[in-house]
Amino acid sequence: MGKIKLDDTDHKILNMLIENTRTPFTDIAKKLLISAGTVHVRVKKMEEAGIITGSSLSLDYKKLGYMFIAYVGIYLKKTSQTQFVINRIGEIPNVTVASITTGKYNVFCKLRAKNTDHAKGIIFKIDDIEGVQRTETMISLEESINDKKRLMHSIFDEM
Amino acid sequence: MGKIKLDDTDHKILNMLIENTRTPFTDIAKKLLISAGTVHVRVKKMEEAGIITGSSLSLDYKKLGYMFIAYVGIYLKKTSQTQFVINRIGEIPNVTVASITTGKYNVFCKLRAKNTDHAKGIIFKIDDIEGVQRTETMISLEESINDKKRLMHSIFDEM
DNA sequence: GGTGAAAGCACCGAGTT
DNA sequence: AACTCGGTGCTTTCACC
Repeated sequence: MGKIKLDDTDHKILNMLIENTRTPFTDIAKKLLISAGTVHVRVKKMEEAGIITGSSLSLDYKKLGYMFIAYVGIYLKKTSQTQFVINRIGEIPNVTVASITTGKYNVFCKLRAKNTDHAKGIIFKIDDIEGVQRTETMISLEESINDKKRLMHSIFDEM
Repeated sequence: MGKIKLDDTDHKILNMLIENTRTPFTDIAKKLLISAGTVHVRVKKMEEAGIITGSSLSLDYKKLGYMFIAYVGIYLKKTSQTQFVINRIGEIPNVTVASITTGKYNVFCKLRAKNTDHAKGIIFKIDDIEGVQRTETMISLEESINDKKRLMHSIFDEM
């Protein structure tokens, strides 16, 4: 987990792997005019440095019957209960992200559900957590995801 | 892109691939007591059915110098401008997700930035989009991500 | 830090049950 | 549908630059 300085070749490797984790190292090597062994060594280094933390599948949740996305803003009774509430929320598998925030809400989270009824049940679970004063739900009608690739390009441009 | 009915074996394959996209099919085959060829055929079917849409790297953005996460709630002047605003937001690479929502805000998005100054610039860009009336920013002090695996388990349990 | 070759595996399609 | 098997190609290591 030591420090590491990424160069342009590393950026290019990351950009290719972000688009498709299973891109063969031989393909990357050909494109970057280096050997497959070098690609392998560089990827391994980035894994060891903790920059690459893993890889995961992109799934179509709608096809799995999960049509519903909602954001829930949470007001707490006391901010000292934040960690407790975050832990309880973490136990609900349908909550995909939870953040401690400053601003309007104390805690903010996102959930996935099959339908409105299912979502209602999950939101009620959040409401029932000790320390939660009130929640505000925003239903996502449509989500557009700005792909990782563009973010990465901008990160590397600014480095 | 035809219909497909996933069975328990498919769920187990997905659960293993979600943890690590590069898990060799031979390993999956051993664990599930089926042949590697079968794993291959099933994964291919799920790809063709559009359930698996791709794969991507998990990165430590903090190590890349992006320490800052914020959520921005947007009020529009008229909802008829929603798509226009979503498109403009999509052009900002630092915005990682944007949603059209019902509830408190018309549009809701999440952004990644290097620091507060950098974030300020991005938020000002959003404020400047034609049709945006006002924004409310929530700074994420700490983000806990409920891993995909747990969500998937719950999806499969409920099927 | 990079290379290139070689050994070890994985992938994937064809043919079979 | 799932299996086996073989050709092809990918990964990974290592001696050398």
